Amino acid sequence: MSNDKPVRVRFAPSPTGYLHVGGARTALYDFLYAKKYNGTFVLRIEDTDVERSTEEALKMQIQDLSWLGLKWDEGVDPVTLEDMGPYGPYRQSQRKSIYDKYAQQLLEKGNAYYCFLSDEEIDAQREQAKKEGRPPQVNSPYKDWDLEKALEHKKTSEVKPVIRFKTPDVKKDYLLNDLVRGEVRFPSDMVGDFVMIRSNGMPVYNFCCAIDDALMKLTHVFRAEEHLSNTLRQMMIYEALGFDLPQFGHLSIILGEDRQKLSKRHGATSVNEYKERGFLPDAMNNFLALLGWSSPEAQEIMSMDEMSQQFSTERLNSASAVFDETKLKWVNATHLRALPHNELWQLLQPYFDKEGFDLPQDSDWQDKALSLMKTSMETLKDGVELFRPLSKGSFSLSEKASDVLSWEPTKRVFEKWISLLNESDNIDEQGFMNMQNTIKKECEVKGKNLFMPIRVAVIGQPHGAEVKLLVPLMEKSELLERAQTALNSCT
RNA sequence: GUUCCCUUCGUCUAGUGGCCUAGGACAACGCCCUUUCACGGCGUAGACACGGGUUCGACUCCCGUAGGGAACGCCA
Repeated sequence: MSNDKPVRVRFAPSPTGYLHVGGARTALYDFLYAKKYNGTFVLRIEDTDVERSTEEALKMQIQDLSWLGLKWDEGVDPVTLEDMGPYGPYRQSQRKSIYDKYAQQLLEKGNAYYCFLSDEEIDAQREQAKKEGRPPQVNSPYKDWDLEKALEHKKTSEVKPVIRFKTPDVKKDYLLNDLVRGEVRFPSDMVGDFVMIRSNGMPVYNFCCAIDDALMKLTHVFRAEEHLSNTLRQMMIYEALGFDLPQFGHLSIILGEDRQKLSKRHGATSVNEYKERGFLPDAMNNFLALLGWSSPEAQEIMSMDEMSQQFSTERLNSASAVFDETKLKWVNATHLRALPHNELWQLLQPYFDKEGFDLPQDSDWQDKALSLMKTSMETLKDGVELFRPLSKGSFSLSEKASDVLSWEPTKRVFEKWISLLNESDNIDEQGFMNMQNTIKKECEVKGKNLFMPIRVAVIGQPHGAEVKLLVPLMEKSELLERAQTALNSCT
């Protein structure tokens, strides 16, 4: 048990694309756990697949992780991408000499061997095994060759060999004490001799993962459930090398609405997409945390600090969870509305700029406008359509207003509204109410025949925030211009 | 096919043998607030996959069945 050692956890993405929400949740749990126990969170890059790993993807992943606020203490520096910490390098592609050393050791001890099987031979073996109803494992004729003999053969062989790990001959059970699944027992013959080093000299996941986790002194390994069966291979490597096992915690998988593993066809699966759609990092974290973990206080809305304080592996759920975007939206809306208005405005600003909105810069105005609008805002992006009516010169009559424009009293209301506007100076809430009353009396309209037309003359559509609060936020000239446009469109 | 994992309201979950006529949250529905739309408040409906054990007692423990998932790669 490694309970007394200082906690060290890691997130180890392979930079082959955007950061997936599943990965984000794993990283979040790592982060929360490290924070709770004052431990170290390390970011290691698993880029041994040179074909698929790109620098671009690495930067994307780092950006997404940073956006979520999941700061790591050790690993690849988020800005310079240089190594940061005492156990580097932190990119597996740069640790080749380390893996070679251990591979050599295993080769000499007889725990590994050069295998000269060609792809065709391996395929044939698998076919055969399948036909006989056996697990499709390779059985290499080279497993008992002397190292010298293999080395000699290597010089002249046409196939470049891989190095395979030699699984134990005697059948036994490996017992894993998983933090989320409890006791898991693997029969040793569950796996065949697996490749440790590729023919191009690059190590393979199960080999370098085990070595790095041990060398980087990681105490806890949280990762997705799909790695559960890999753990047997890694345990064998730990055993052969005499390393101490860390504590493993295999997290359940996140599913889509159809209960299949979450993938592209379910819509957005990368945190970057959610960022662009106007979700807040803390809301994202909050929602993701709840997908497989629950607060002991049954709290639903939590800050990062609250989550890390309450976090524990005992409350991790072993069943897979469906990613429910509706709930995400609710979590986001709740976080959004709790934000101080100056902060919220800053987050909204880029969206407004992108649309070219002309909105007042004074903070008092912004504060009032936000109080009015944020109750119907679920994402930052919703702010766009909400604030569009408030932007100078962006008035247009919505399709939804056409009904109102055809009502009999509408034209009268518009005309009166315009004349009253002309007579007034700065209109405050009370001022507007007075105007409304005047219209009511003089035009002899009430109910929605009164309110809807005025709203249409102000924002171009019959539904939205309270007009009496909206009007004081707008300039008289703008209001006049709009009312005139509305009047001209009466049918 | 083999091995491993999983199974409580539509969804996320609470539940560690009696507190469970199964609790909460999102969604749905209804009412209230509101001369619109939201927010908010209150309420209604809705689940232990199935079958055997064990036990005085099972959502909870054991065994099967069914369903779902994962792994069996020179991907991670």
